Amino acid sequence: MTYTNTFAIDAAAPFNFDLTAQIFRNGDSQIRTYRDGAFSQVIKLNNQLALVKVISTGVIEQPELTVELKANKPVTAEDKLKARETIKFIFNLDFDLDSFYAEIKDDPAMNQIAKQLYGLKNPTTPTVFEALVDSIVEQQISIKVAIALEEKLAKKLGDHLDIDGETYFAFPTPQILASASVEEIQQVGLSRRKAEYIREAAELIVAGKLDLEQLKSQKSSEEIIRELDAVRGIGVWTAELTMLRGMQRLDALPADDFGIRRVISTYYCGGRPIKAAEARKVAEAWGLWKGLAAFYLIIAEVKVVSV
DNA sequence: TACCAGGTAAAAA
DNA sequence: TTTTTACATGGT
Repeated sequence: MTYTNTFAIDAAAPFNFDLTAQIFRNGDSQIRTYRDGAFSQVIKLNNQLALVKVISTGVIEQPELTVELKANKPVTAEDKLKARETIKFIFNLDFDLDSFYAEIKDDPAMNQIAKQLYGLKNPTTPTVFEALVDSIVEQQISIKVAIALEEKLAKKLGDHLDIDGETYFAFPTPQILASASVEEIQQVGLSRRKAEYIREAAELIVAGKLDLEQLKSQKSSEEIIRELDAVRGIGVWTAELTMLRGMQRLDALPADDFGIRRVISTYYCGGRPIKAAEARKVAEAWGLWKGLAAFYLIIAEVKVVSV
């Protein structure tokens, strides 16, 4: 028996759903993907997993999403609320992009890029933990390789939901990864050291020594970086990437990042190699939205936006 | 084939 | 204290 619920969600305008969801277009259909105008992935409700399909039923200046929620057990009112909050978080629906656009209007290059990517929001992982693990996986290796490993990790260790004759996988919880062996985690293709980092972080969370959701909602960006940096396997780069992708801290700029330095240089420094300090200097023009601006540059580079 | 790609901790100097 | 090295995989 499959239980289906459908409901609409409003978003702060402007919001271009299609442009935003496109970064998921090559995603694994059993985990998270955007295909034929529909975003789909399994999310965790209060007491079960559910498959969500999200489509746009609005326009950029008056956005609206329609969500179809499918589960194998009855969906409670609290479940629906949880699904709504999770989807709002994934697409940062409450965030007002105009505050960012106002800040960067005196930066000609960023202003031009923002016009061409008008309505683009920064997708976020459903939990901070997922962003943290992804960021550890992404240390040193290319983003394509990292995504392949992340998908293998979900398929090997994540909980699954069988629905409509298909199997979908959720991202492994801290509980699962803390009780897995280093060897099991390593088997997806990670180095032994990274497998140790991931397992140790999961153990800290299960033991209550590291509370990522509390960091997200209650600490300053500086405090978050300091606390995460103290965990083995997590440096400033990993902390900043986690904040940007899992905590909606749009001020976090992973300036040590090779790709971010490269793309900042492409648009601001003539393409020559630059150091983190120089990247941070350029980013001063972006106020509280340094990380969001870097995200815009990365998407602009992919789409070959010239200024 | 070899080398590179969105780092970090530990060893070596 | 600063510099070098090991780590693992997939794309080119």
